[in-house]
Amino acid sequence: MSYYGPVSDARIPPHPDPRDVPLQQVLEALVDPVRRSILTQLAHAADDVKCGGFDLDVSTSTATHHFKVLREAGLIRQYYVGTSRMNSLRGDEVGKAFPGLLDAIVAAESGRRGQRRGTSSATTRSGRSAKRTPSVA
Amino acid sequence: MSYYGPVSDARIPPHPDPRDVPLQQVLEALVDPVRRSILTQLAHAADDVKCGGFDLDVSTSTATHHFKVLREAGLIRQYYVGTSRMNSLRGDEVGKAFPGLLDAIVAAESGRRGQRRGTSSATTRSGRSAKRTPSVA
DNA sequence: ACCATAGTACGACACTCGTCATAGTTTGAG
DNA sequence: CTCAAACTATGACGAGTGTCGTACTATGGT
Repeated sequence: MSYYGPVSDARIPPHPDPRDVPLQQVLEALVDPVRRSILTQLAHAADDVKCGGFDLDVSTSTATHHFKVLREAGLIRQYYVGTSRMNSLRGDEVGKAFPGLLDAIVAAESGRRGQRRGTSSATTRSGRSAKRTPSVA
Repeated sequence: MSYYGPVSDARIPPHPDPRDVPLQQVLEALVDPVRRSILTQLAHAADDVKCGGFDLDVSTSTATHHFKVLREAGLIRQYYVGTSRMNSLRGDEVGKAFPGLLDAIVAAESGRRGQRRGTSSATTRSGRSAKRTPSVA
């Protein structure tokens, strides 16, 4: 199977096989803009990226939550390097379980050749709850 | 552009061009199991299907809501024939706006070649709110 | 005309989920 | 040993949405 980082780390929760993850769960993971941002950044990165290395507009704890959702959906693999948690896209494995799905998402996210009007990439449509900038405090 | 049914019907709300629909909105439409069921049934049907012709486990009013979401996401086209509202999959147009996306979903929904264990197709994972069988009344 | 058929619209309700703040844990360096 | 860095876990809160029932509208047939 060949792992990347340390073969076994007590801090690392188990990673499911993407083929065992229901489509429903994968789509629920993909529907959040922040999580899709993580995936596309990962897809475009040359190397694996540590949790703190992403450009995300949410707090650290929220980011942790999103990483967990992605990991449990079988979309990313995580392993520790020192105190940093590294993330890698499980592109190949996901591709075998859901052919074309992840590619289509990533391509649509960063490209939109079919698009007509704005290429603004302002994907922040609803996002469930905004709560952005809670009027100071 | 060649329409299918009656060229103009006051009862029919406007259909957006799939290329103008944000990816976010499309994914929000695709994440619901009932809506995906509509799409796959439509993908496998030989002809267009009327709203009442689908096998769905929700009430009529709820189904109406789902059809609306799909239409506004540019995924289906609706037109009246008598009192029946017909539905057709906008496969080609969606394919141009989001290459491979719809195909991947439909394929994963009805097939799962990559799958290992259960082919149970019990896609009903969370579904947001169940409320099924409200303990009588 | 009258009524059945086929859907839509509206309002209410419950439940899920994204968000943050705070506290806790583990590793690595000094 | 102590402290900083990097995350994770928990609890609370608010917003969005899937669900239903009921009321309403519009064809089509008798």
